Amino acid sequence: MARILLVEDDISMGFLLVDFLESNGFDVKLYKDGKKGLEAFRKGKYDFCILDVMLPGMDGFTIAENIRQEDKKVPIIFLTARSMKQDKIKGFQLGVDDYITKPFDEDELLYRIKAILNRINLQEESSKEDITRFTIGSYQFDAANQNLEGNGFAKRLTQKECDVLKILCLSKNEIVKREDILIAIWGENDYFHGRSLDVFIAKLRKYLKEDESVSIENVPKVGFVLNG
Amino acid sequence: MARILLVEDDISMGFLLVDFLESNGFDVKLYKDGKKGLEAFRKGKYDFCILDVMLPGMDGFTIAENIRQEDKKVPIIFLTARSMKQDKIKGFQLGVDDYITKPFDEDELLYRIKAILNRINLQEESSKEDITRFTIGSYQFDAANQNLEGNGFAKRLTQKECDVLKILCLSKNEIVKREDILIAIWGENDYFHGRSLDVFIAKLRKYLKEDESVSIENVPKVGFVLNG
DNA sequence: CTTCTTTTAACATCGCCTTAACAACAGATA
DNA sequence: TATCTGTTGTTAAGGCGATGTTAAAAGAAG
Repeated sequence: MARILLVEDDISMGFLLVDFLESNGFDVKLYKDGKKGLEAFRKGKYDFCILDVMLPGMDGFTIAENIRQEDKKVPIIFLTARSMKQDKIKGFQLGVDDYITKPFDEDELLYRIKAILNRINLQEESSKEDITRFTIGSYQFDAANQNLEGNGFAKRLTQKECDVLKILCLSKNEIVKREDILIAIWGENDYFHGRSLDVFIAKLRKYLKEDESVSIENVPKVGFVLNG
Repeated sequence: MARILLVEDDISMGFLLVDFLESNGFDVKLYKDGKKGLEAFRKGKYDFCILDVMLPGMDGFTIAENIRQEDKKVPIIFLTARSMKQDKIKGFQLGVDDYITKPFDEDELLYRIKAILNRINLQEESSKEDITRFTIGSYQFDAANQNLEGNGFAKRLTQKECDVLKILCLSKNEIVKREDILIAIWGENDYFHGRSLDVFIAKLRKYLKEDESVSIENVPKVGFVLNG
């Protein structure tokens, strides 16, 4: 679970927050002093920081500044009794992600934390590239460019040809069910789409016939296997 | 620059925001009606959404729900006169990124937008933006000077001709999706902009026909490839 | 106004996908 | 074995949406 660094000098507020966040599945470390908080950040690995602005030792702005110097990404939320505009602007300029004025609603804080963490997770997910290049016997298949090339031979596939071949490639040497292909590409499994699929299989077989070690095998009433 | 979809029925508030955001370098589209706003989102590609909660036609929650169905990532901020806790929680559950109650401070809104965009942009790279000179077969294309020259031949390209050719050059020998070109140049993907693109492709083909090793290949229903 | 660029319109053309038609095949039944 | 039946293999035709192309209208800049 996500580790949160909380720096807050008000003891009752601090424990309240720790309780609340821990009961929501976060792993929270509480520090009451600015310098100690920053020190802890440098030593440990935190996914999230919640900083009070008014602190003994070192104020929230300074902590944020220091944190940003070594970590440009870790989300930071400020807690403040003040709702002064200048304070908020200063915070955002330091790369703070959100700003919450006391007294605040715990649930709202929770949702704001979740909103920011979600954004990070989505970002990481989308940076995973999907596989687009496959080797099929002596062929090279580039799904992104809809391009199939063998020795001397090169063919630009149509979108549907490409879709079908990609699905087969993703489960090479394994059975892919007719139904799964139909649902994935056409969104429905009926007689006519089934016949369309058969037409595309025939086309792909033609393209792939140069290398006789490659074949698209039919498993009657079940589906197809790309062997190679 | 970042494109913002703003849905706000209060006319004066709407224009105020548009003015303010545009003067801060954003490209803002304003819709006063919920349904129209959602429709616009589906057609164009937006980097950011700012939705009023109370709207005629379709309320902000419903818009957000629909937007989240097709785009899990685009940041959404709610504007609301109400500061009801239940409303806020509902919003965050829909995957909203922030929640701002009216009357709000424009600068604070701006910094909140920037905070969220910063988080997204941290991982993005913009290395391709600066390239301006390309070799296309026996042609030389200088995007900065909108100049295309072949043997003996030299042609000053118009802005849009240049934009289209540049995008194709940046992914030479690779498929560039129609949609991507339309979004990059026109900001939205609809029928008429699509036909405009086809017109520009025809023009570019004419300019490039001197070297027959160069071609702009159509990949039906997907996009184009600059071969050379 | 003129001049240049972009969009819209109109019509021609292309080619992908579906559908149809028939052949081949496998499995079931007797 | 032969026959029946449903599935798949294969090719071809046609519809229809997408694209190619040119010209006219609209827009922008001076």
